[in-house]
Amino acid sequence: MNYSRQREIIFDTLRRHAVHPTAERLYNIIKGEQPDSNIGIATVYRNLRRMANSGSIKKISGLEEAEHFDHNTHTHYHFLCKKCNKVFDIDAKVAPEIIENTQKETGFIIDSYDVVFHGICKDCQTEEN
Amino acid sequence: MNYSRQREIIFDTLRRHAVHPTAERLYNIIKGEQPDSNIGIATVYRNLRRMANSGSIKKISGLEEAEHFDHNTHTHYHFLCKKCNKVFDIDAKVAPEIIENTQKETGFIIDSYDVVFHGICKDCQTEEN
DNA sequence: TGTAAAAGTGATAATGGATATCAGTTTATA
DNA sequence: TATAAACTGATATCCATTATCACTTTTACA
Repeated sequence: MNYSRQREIIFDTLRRHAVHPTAERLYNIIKGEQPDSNIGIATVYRNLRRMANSGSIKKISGLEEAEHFDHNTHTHYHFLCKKCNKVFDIDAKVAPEIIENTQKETGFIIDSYDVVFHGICKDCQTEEN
Repeated sequence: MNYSRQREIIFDTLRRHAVHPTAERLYNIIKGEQPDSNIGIATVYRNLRRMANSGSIKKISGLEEAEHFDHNTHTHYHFLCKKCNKVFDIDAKVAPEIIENTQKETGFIIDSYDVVFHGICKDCQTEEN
């Protein structure tokens, strides 16, 4: 994979924004932060897909409509608050033996897995409504 | 929710097919099995969405492109084989304390969660290639 | 360095899953 | 059994994502 200025900007912007953005959201962040960089939306999609395939970032499945992306590639889970729609990281230690147990139980080879929780985050519980 | 002949057919067909079909696939199964029922694709989408919302079936997120649906609503996980593309059920006991641990750890209220494993199933491991 | 092949880009058309619309039909109730 | 509410099928539309393609940038190596 050759170097590209655009990919560097995309990766760097994803790293600096912990919001687990979609491709579209990241595109708009970049346009806001660096209007002169002139990166096309297809380039954002293209590079997010490639970085996710190569493992340098992670694609989060199962949230809502669109895919979200995460700079943090170490094993962890996600929580989607149905009130504020924010995505939170959940430590993987909540299910310490899930991989070993599943491989033992099924005999399947597991490359990766996603855990997504849906519910109401702490902040949204304390607000009225 | 009023009774409808179409919803009954959709639910029944989903129950009789353990393949975790997408809306489109289910639509085609129904057309094949009951060509005279004349159910529209929008009706299939509409009723799957509504039954998933009401809890009588489950929507499986995080597989590939399209959403898949499952008649089995008791807690269990899914495994997607990247060779044969089949979806397998995984018993929830592989992560027995995931909900309690996560609520304790975060203080979040968890309504539901999805676990999707990706890898290679047993059959595809034994075949050459 | 100079240059050609390979890789990447931006604009935009195309794709495909899902939803909205709407006139007509079916179901529930009183 | 009449009326409102719910539902349907056909299809237009939406929207996230991918494909296409002419052009630009990067890399390898002479």
